[in-house]
Amino acid sequence: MTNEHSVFQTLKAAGYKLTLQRRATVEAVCAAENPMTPQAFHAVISQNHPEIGVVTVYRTLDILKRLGLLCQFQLDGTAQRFKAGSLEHHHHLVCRCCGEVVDFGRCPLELETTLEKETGFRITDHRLEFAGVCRACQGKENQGPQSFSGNTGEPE
Amino acid sequence: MTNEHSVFQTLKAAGYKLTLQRRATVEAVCAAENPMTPQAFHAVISQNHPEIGVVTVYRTLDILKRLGLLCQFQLDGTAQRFKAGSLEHHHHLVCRCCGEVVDFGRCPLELETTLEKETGFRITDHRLEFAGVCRACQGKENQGPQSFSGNTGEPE
DNA sequence: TTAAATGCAAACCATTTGCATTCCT
DNA sequence: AGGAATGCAAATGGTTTGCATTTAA
Repeated sequence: MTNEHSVFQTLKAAGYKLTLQRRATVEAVCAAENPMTPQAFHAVISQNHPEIGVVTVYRTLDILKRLGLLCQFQLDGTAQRFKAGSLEHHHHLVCRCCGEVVDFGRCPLELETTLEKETGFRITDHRLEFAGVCRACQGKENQGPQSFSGNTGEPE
Repeated sequence: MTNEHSVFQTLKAAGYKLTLQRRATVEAVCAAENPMTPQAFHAVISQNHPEIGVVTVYRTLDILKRLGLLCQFQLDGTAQRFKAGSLEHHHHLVCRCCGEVVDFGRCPLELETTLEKETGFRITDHRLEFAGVCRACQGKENQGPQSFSGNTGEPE
């Protein structure tokens, strides 16, 4: 749970107006434990503010994203999901079952340097994600919302 | 460039019929250097086989994916892209500018084990992707098709 | 006051599905 | 022959855009 106020300030500082709908969206984003889709945020927001439209939520999320205040997730095929948090922190453990996301700080940056040398790429970004089943979900699999890909491969 | 014949055999072995359209799709996939969208594959295929519909390409790609013959990419927001190759090999360097993908084999698996211990997750999958600008594209940035996310953050 | 922000409806784009027709084996 | 595969058109679902109206600063 990120603190809303710093987000408000960043928004303000960047020249954005602090409207009711933006406040509501920021609140929802900061309150969310797991990454959620824009639609899902809208659903939450609608509970208190039925007047706010999805479009505005999309637009606000887009702003937050541009400001680097959101982590963006997109596992295969599924709609994009957002979670409050800095872009610099790209390392996550995603539960295939409930969508829970655990962050972890360590990352193999030396590899990055090595790769730059070997490939000539100028590396600007990376993403390291582990997917699996979190402790709570172990045993109750098979209803999960997302997967990295993976299926039987048999003709049906 | 993966060899088509092994793919044909896998398809056959799995009980799928080897139709013209599947051959054409497999050919296109194997010939592609970089990951491409289903639509892009269809465009290529259409050059020689205008009768083949996008839907069939989608369906074939889906089969190949299920059989673990494709790597799937999805950078923020963009349409999914596929490239021939095994699923077990999830490590890529993606150029934001031209979409070139370089594979690399090493991956920090020890981290996986550590994380399992610390978090209680049962980890089944991971993805490690670096993004940047490849040697060829350095200097001609700013037209690129994909990005991990990242923009100015200024109101326009 | 006034540019920025909103909401609605419509547009878009990628992907999926229903169904009648065609095709491998 | 007969189930599998195709193609079309239509449905879907997420996301974006145009535009007239409202609002924060």
